[in-house]
Amino acid sequence: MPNGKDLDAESDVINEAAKGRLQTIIERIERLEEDKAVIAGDLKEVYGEAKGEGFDTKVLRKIIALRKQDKAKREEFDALLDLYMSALGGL
Amino acid sequence: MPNGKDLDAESDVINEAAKGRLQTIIERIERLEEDKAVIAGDLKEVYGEAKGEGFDTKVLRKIIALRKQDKAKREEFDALLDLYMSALGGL
Amino acid sequence: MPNGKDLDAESDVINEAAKGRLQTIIERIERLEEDKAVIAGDLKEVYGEAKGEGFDTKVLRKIIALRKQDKAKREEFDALLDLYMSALGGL
Amino acid sequence: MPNGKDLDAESDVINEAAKGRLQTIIERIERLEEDKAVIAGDLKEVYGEAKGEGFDTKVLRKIIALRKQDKAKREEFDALLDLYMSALGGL
DNA sequence: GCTTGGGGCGTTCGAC
DNA sequence: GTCGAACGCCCCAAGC
Repeated sequence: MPNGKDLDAESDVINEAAKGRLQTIIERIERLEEDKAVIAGDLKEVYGEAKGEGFDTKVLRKIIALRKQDKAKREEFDALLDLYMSALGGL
Repeated sequence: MPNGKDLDAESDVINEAAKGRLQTIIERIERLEEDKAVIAGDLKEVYGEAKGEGFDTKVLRKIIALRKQDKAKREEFDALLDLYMSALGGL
Repeated sequence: MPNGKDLDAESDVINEAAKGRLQTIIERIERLEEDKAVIAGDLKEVYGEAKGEGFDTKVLRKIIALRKQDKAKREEFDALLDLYMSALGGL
Repeated sequence: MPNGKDLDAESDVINEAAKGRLQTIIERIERLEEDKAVIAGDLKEVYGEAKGEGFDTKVLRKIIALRKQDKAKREEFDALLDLYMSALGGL
């Protein structure tokens, strides 16, 4: 039983149950990947339209990134507040 | 034109319109990014479950990649087939 | 010539020049890794002292992270300004 | 004690001292982090150069890791040797 | 043992 | 179409 985790105590060949689970997992992943690809396509489209209207995509991406940072920073600040509170004795 | 230099020689209206377009674009992008994040979360979840059942995620990812390649190959072949067909008179 | 980039047109055995270069590269990397380890040790020491004085290291780390974010955000903002400028015609 | 709740029942002086200590600690950490970033940049540079000369960075990293292991093994052996020596009377 | 941060890797996007 | 750089994702290791 040379390689990989042992998914079946009896044999190296994957058992029927594991095979079914594997198929289900693969299908779920591929379905999600498809959805992801659609989103990616939409994004590309939006950026393409924007470019066609004269917007600089690089600037757009920077704005998005900056706004994302703002959001992350606000959330981290809240987390820090919580930390202070707990560090001060759990009150 | 209350303050600052006018960066548009024609009219503030154009700038206003551009501002509105920009807001719309940013919103569309951020909405799509949120959807994308949800999908990413779901994917993470599926891989997590699979791992919990003893599957090797690295292998799973490899399988997905291989199947994706296969699919691309098949589609390429089909496209080539269509091309030949149309070259032969659309039949 | 089964694997890897061809570093020598004549032979699979790495030539003398390449061997020398490799040694130099490895030495430079290992020297830098040593320096890095020293820094890491110093950091550990500082956090240790701080902890000994009653500071919560987790909070400290969070503060450091937040300040780092602030700095990154400021720098990105400046970069965005530059981008706007160049996007507006290179002026 | 101008505004807000007093989080220290003893004295504001302690808070002032702690504030100074905190600043010092933060500064020391940030200074070390900067040094660390410089080293990281240098490492990146070296790997970049190596790549430019046709070396496979992944292989290089593996070599570094292996040599690091070897070094650890040798040191472990030396330590064991010292232990034996001292057990034999310090000679 | 769990969780969080850092490093490495693959992918994607923009430039030429 | 190729190239290099930037981004996000994953894994691992250190801290608690």
